[in-house]
Amino acid sequence: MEYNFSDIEQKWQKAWNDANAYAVSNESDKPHYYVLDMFPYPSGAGLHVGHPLGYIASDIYSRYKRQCGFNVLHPMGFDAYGLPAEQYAIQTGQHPEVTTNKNIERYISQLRKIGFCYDWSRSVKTCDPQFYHWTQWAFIQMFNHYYDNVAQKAKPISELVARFEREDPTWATLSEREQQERLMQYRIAYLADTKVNWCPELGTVLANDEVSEGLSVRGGYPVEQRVMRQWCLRVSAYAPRLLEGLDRLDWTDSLKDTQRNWIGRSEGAEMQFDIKKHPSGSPLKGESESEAPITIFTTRADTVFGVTFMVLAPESEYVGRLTTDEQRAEVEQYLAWVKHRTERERIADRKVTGVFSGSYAINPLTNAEIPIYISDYVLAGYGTGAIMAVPAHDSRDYAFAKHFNLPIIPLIEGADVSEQSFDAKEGKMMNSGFLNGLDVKDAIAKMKEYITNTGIGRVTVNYRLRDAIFSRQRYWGEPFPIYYKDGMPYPIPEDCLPLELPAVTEFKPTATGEPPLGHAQVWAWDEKNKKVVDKKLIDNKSVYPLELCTMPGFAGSSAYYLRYMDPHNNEALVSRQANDYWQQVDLYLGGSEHATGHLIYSRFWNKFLFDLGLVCKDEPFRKLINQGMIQGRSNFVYRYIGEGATGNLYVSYNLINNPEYKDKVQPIHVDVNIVHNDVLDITAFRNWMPEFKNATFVFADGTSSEVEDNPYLGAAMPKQYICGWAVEKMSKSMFNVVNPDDVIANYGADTLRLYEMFLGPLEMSKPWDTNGIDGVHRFLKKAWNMYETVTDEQPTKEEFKSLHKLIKKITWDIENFSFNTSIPAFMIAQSELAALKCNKRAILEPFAILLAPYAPHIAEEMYHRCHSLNAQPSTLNSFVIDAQWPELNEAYLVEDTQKYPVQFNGKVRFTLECPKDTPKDEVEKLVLAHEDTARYLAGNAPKKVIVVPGRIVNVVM
RNA sequence: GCCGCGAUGGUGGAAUCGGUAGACACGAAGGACUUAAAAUCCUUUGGCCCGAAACGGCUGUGUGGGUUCAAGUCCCACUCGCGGUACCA
Repeated sequence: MEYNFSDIEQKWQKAWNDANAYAVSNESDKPHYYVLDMFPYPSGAGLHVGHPLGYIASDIYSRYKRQCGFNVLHPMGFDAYGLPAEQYAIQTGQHPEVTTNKNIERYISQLRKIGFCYDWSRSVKTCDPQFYHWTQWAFIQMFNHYYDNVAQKAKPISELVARFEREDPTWATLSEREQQERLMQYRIAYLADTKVNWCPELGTVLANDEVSEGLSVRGGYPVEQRVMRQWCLRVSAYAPRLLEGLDRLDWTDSLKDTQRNWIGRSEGAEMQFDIKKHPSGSPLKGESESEAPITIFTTRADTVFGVTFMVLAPESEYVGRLTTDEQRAEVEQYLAWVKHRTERERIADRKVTGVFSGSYAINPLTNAEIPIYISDYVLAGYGTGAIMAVPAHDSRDYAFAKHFNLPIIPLIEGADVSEQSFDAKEGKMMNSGFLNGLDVKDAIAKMKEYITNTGIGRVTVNYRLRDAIFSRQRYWGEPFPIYYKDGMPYPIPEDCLPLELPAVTEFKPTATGEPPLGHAQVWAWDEKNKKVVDKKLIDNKSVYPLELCTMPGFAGSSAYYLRYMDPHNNEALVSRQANDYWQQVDLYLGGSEHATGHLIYSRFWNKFLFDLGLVCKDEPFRKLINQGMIQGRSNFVYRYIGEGATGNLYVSYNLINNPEYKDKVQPIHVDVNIVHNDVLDITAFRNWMPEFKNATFVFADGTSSEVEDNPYLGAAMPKQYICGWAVEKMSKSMFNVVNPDDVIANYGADTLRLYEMFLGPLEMSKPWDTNGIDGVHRFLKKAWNMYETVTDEQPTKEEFKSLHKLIKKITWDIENFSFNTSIPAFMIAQSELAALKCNKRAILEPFAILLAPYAPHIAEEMYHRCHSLNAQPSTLNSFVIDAQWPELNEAYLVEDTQKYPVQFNGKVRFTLECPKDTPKDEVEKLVLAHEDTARYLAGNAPKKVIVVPGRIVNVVM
């Protein structure tokens, strides 16, 4: 009976589809379970074998949970907005919607072939107006709410207005515009002039997590700093809750640590430094203003006695008023220089730069006059944008002090600061007045007490987490549901949503530098008629301009997991009922690259919706697992470049270190798809690219003749060319991309699924190496052969033992996400059962059920064969996915005898077999009486005999 | 620099609670079947040593120490690799 995987897989995929087997209902008596894969971006290249790794794992888990009696929600959709489609549109004029939909089609067809149990009727895509309706809606809610820092939750902006009306007599005197401006400082979605990462090549701003090392993550283009008016989300308000919420999540420690670092809580103190009154009268802007103290933030309050200068960030508002007339020209020159520097230059070039402001501050403890500098090593966005510099105990301050020849006062006993600073928070204080002799930790506490009591400062907490910049000067994203009246933003009414993305013919910025939506003709808001109208009608009386920016990539992916609970709801993002049933994502699988982007934003978004009482859980993802990356495994041919090289001779890998070829060959990437088990397909290679058409080879045997005479056959057999290999990123340019479609065509989806799991632990990254796939495929063939005839005979004890060993192992593995170890367990069970010639339904049916989560197609066919050899799907109305997970009966696993490995001084010498439950001292006697014991004791008396019941014996001499 | 993860045969990996290291698979070598090949099946396969043979000895989980009757597993110090992050005061 041949294992025809292609027929089997097509047959059952159709049957499942026809029967709607994977549709999930929100109404069920069963317990619920929600398994989610991270939203893929449908790239033009389609899926490669790395993508399905996590999907296969989550599919196995989903199927297992369903077989255990859960109602399992397991959806899939697409993060459809994004830069690549738009870049492609700019280059080709092809509308991004067209390419995006094409790519989605391709993804869906590839995913379907792998046999996932997704409920496709719940699929969503972010560029669908029915979907982004709720993205826009959430944005309006954020616009209409502020964060109450006392209550630690979002509240309606109307409550704030009411408070202003009640408590602030000036409120009523403000104009509408002034009132709006004031409210803008509180809204969770707000407009602000912020320093942004501007990417000129992409023509848009980017969030911090979209920039890496001064280059855009997508595309790798340079990024510079620019101040622009942008929509922002007040994520920072949620920093304490985002931090504290991590403690209750079942995520890996490494991921939680990454988020903790990104949120960056630091406890410290704000402290005020008085400004020295300038002797020459009034060189500063205004007498009283110039003398107002400046506030700094420090985590090292203990080091105040060692402050020898202060530094302001170039963007600090203190800069203007502290710059003296004498220094003004120099300061302005420095500020100009800082401003034109790109982020990349800043990272690449860490040399000390800065300028003296001309002013002095007074150290509140020593009363010393200390100069105030301006330097870009101090960041405007963190703390107060001003620092007290303690060169002896901060390496950055140290470098600055050395460069400008400023004094360095050591504060910790025994610290040598002649060559470098001593940054560690340990040791005993000195040169520090009343702190002398204290440990650093105690000194910090004492100093905090002192500054609180004297009123020169206060204890505070700072967070590194910044507000998210939410505007993109791009076309292919969600439009903001916002129009501008007198320069101030107003949301369009909620019942007018979705505000659909208008058609444009040009995807580049306009000639006047407006974002691409500037090209849209029908893009103005008619307030009276509540509709989008032609721009020509803008009169700023009843027709107003609409926002031209669109939302960033993370907008659509921040709440999509809620939408799957209730994907067709036209009244709400998710109904209360649906949300109460599913609650939250129980298991979330995806890559760790989303640690500081998506996983922060969606936690924020979810907490906001929670504050509004719209979702029942304040965290979206209860348990999260990161699957490892699948790296590429590249193959190489070795072009001969030594003497007499024709440029078309290739040396087999096993020969390249021979003297005649060593250092005379050049490795060239070769498409891994024309290499099998590191052996090159010569014909395919010659046809691969024109330059290889006339390739000649030195084969593995060291000769160049292409064939070997075959003594048995008139014909000749081809010889082998061995390729070298290396592990690299999977990418087109390395010719190491493997497409799951090809694997499925050659081996079937079940083999692909099994093999991806077989490669190694889910969380670890590993190269895709097809070399082992034959073994997994052979296992399926052998398993398949067991089902040729199925009988109703009673199984033997041994057969039951094999089965129940397998039940125990597979159940444990799935519960613990150890999918790689299940495959050998199946192989072992198969070979045991085959050796016993087992063809009994009582064994083979549970075997098929156990295999079903891993290899659903073949398992379905096996399951049906157990019922009738010729059963058709129509005659059997149940699928293996609904078959009850087999129950473990430990009784079958109990052995009559116990085997003890017997060690002498920790080395295993022989094995002792004795009846089960032999008492400890009896085992000891048996060991000492054993015929081999005397030999290993070699005349020594045993000092001690350790018997671990059921495990091992160790004789200590 | 800081944080996290990892290192086990020729290769991917297993050893789940400190208890027989190398399961399972690939590859390789040898054999059976075959006119031949493919497919399939069987045997061997960490290294070294002794031997006619053995259920013979030694050694062995990145390096160096330690704890323990017993360490791939726990502790300390280090090396290398991977990922993240970086003037965050």
